[in-house]
Amino acid sequence: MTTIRLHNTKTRRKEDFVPINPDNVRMYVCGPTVYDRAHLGNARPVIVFDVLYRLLRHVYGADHVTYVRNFTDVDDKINARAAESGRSIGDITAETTQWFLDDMAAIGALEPDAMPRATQYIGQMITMIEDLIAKDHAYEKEGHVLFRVRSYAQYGALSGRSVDDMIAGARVEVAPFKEDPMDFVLWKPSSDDLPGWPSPWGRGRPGWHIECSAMAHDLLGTHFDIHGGGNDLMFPHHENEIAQSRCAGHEFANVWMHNEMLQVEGKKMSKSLGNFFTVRDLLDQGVPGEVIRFVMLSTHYRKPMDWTERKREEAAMTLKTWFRSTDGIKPVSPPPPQIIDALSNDINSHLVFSKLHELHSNGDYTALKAGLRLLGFPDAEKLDWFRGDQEMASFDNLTKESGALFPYLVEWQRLRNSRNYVEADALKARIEAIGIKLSIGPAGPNAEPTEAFDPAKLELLK
RNA sequence: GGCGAGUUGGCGGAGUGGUUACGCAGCGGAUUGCAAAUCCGCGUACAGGAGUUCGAUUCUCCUACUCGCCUCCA
Repeated sequence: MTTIRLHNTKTRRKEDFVPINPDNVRMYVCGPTVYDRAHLGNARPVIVFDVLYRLLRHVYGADHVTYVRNFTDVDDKINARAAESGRSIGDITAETTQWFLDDMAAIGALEPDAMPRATQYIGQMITMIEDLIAKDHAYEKEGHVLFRVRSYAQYGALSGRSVDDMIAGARVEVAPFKEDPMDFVLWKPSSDDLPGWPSPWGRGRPGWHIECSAMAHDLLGTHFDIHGGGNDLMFPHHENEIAQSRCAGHEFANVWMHNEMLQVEGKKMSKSLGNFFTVRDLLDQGVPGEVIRFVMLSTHYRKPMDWTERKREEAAMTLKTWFRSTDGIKPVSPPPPQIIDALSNDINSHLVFSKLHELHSNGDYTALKAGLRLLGFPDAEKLDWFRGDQEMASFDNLTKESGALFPYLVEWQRLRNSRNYVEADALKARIEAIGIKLSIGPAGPNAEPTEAFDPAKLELLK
């Protein structure tokens, strides 16, 4: 059996992945807070862990992997959004949850086996908080329940920090009811205008961290294999999850995986910098989901990835080449071993791409197609944008938009046939000026739109 | 200030204690009326300094720079 090697944040090294139970490999990934469209940065962990999910399913069998990704649908950002828009919280979370699923499907992500909503697990959270209080790891103060960080000796081990160091460098305002500045909220009181649930500590709502501990426990048990997310979650979110769960007596996750941040113009995409855009923005601009997926996977997940226009173009070019050569081809099964090996080496997706290039240049298109499938790329036959380009490129099968181009192509062909190359080339230059790439195929002229093509420009040919 | 990650050829980006990554761009060639597409060939890079070693881009230390976390964020 293939040995998968994964970088474990907990040990800071690459380790052989040994599942607790190969018949039920379990993975939990922190999902989005649903209050707005997913920005491009949200897509990175989704794609990275989707590829890992696909690899695990390949190695252990599709029925032997359980992947859980939550939706955080109780959060102060959502409350704020509701207050400013006048819409109900339920409306906002329902809508943005569906947006998220639509957008992630567009970039080729499989849906996890379970997608729990925090609001459906309030009871489990309360039970867990009560247990932590009973075990003296948490305390109630002024309607809040706080986790006592000092009661977990290994607090900070994941992110390589010590409580004392953090207090020394802390820039956080310390709430007066905290025993220790680093203590964090498990439960907080809600005023009447905020969502709240009855609890032993009064009407209130959970803090952010407890939901993942409670849901992972409920759906995956006290001990599971992989916990993933963006590396900005390492501290404090994951650190707090570990503290809570361990103190509740759960073994929790064996392997911790963190993807690096996405950058735009060399800077992290973040709300405070205002340099973020959504997956939907790109899709609406006509960037195919496959291209977004390709760009994401062209950089190893543990390195920062810069989203650039040039990468987008190169990705589209490479994918077109590969789709062209795998169009109508039957893929081999199983996928070629060099692809599995590269992927098994801590999800070295970039190395996979170089192997795919190799398969392509060797003319091994059946293996290339199998590799593309394993990475979660659709078959060329199913891709509308690729099909559209191909059809438009065919002289015999011009689409509505390019129909207006037809007479010019006929004219070009006529000039060429009469060896009137001076005029033929002049016409060609005019056609190419509006973003159409002309070429000659076995059946006659081919016209393929480039990125610069806009149907409105057809007017310019007259 | 505390902690962490990184610095590879024009660009992107893997990897390795000793032999050409790969892709894009570029150059040369085949093919083509010219092109496009396709195919063939060409590039000898690893921030700076010191050390370990027979040998370091790969290990250790130092310096410089970049980025991230410590605050909402994946």
